Amino acid sequence: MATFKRTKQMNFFVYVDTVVFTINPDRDVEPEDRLEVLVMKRPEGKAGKWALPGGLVGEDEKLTDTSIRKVAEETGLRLKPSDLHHVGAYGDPDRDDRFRAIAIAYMALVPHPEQLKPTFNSDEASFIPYRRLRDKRLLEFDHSNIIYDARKAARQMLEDTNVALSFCNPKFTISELRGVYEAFLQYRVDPANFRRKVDAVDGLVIPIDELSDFGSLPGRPAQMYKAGR
Amino acid sequence: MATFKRTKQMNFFVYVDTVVFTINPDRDVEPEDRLEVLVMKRPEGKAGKWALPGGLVGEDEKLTDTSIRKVAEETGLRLKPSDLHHVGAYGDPDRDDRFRAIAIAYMALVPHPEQLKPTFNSDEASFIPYRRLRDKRLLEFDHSNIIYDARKAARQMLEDTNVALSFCNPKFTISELRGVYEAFLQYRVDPANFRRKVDAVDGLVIPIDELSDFGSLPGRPAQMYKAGR
DNA sequence: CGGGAATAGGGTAGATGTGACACAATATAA
DNA sequence: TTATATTGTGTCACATCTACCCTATTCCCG
Repeated sequence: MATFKRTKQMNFFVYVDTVVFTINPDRDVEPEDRLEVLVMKRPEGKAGKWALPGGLVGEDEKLTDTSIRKVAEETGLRLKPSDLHHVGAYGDPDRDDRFRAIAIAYMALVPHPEQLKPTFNSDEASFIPYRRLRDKRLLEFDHSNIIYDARKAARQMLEDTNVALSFCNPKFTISELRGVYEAFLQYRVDPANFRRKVDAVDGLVIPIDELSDFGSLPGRPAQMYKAGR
Repeated sequence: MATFKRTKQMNFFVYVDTVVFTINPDRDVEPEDRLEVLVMKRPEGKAGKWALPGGLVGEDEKLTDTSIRKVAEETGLRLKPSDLHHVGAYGDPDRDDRFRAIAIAYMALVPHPEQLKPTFNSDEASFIPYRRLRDKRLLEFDHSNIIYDARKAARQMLEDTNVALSFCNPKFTISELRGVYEAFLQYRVDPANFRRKVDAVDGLVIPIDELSDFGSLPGRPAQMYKAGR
């Protein structure tokens, strides 16, 4: 890459921000509160504000690599390139009052991790229910808009791809998968109809020789599946 | 906006490129060739290559304003902010071998203009059938990928919004609207079923007191409509 | 131990949507 | 006048969706 004379028009900071969604499988949690977003307090952040993991794009670094690197650095979570989906670009001149900042936003959908507990008052990275982040003032810059757009994009992808499976663990039940859809659609889905819909799609899920064991949960044990295709 | 110490990480050129789609209403043109893209020869471009209208983001300029400005400067077409839809961000380190270039891509769907005739050998801006741009080598940089992504995004929007209306003139017939869908879907749609589908959506189109007059076209004159909602 | 509640999984009948096609109305072109 | 092309309505078979129903299996509480 050749060096180049700098002009006024090069005066841009290019960031990548990442919206990591997960579904809390806890059955005590209301379906509307199951959808969670990975947010953190920036080291230099304003007091009491949350921010999406993200940072400046490195020299000779792909945008998706920046996303993976910053999420790992700031939250410990390791994403795969295939987890990332583009959300949008945010470049209004006044979105950051310190300098001109362009943000490229990606999103990722991951299974709910055991170690990263959602605690609203932590000063580390944590998963926070999407509903609690409605208030713009809780988030830095325009991160509230980014999260909103990411949710819209995720809901769209859920409808016409199999990304819902990326929220599930390697082994899962149809009910868990249904929970993913309910968390995003914000309404209950008929279990019987959902089941038929899923196994009408050929090769979407593959039954394995195992039944669910939820410990203290009532009800008939469920057939477990693994992801197909 | 404060001045800021420049670092290596600021060494980015931020471009906005715009994919303007239109549908050629000419009945002699095959439906597969009706979808056209606005491309131009860059003043400094490599010989024989087409490029999307676009350019560097100005200081204190919104990304969408850059899109509107560059399209107007380079092609004479005037877009409205509401015409623009985000497509993606392209920032691989090697996408431009001269320097690090980040491109934000937008798309717009416009009615077919009378003055901008599609001519494949012009050295001015012109609308070229999408099919003829399949060959990557005809386009600069990764503009071929951008156009492909824009088409995918447009097809998606067509399915679940009313953006198809933005391809039509203020007054249009159901057949014209059907032509838009056929151009994008690349297959014929039953006129009767399409009609019913359209006026099943309440308030999508509003009939006006006027009949079509296509001059030399045979067939019963069609009811004309205007866009609703 | 027994009954109620909760969950998994299958069945079904009515509503709704889709696709293919027939047909009448109205224009142009020969 | 006749052939042809296009708009617009009707219809019918078929697939899909949806709201229920049922049974099986488990946990929990008395």
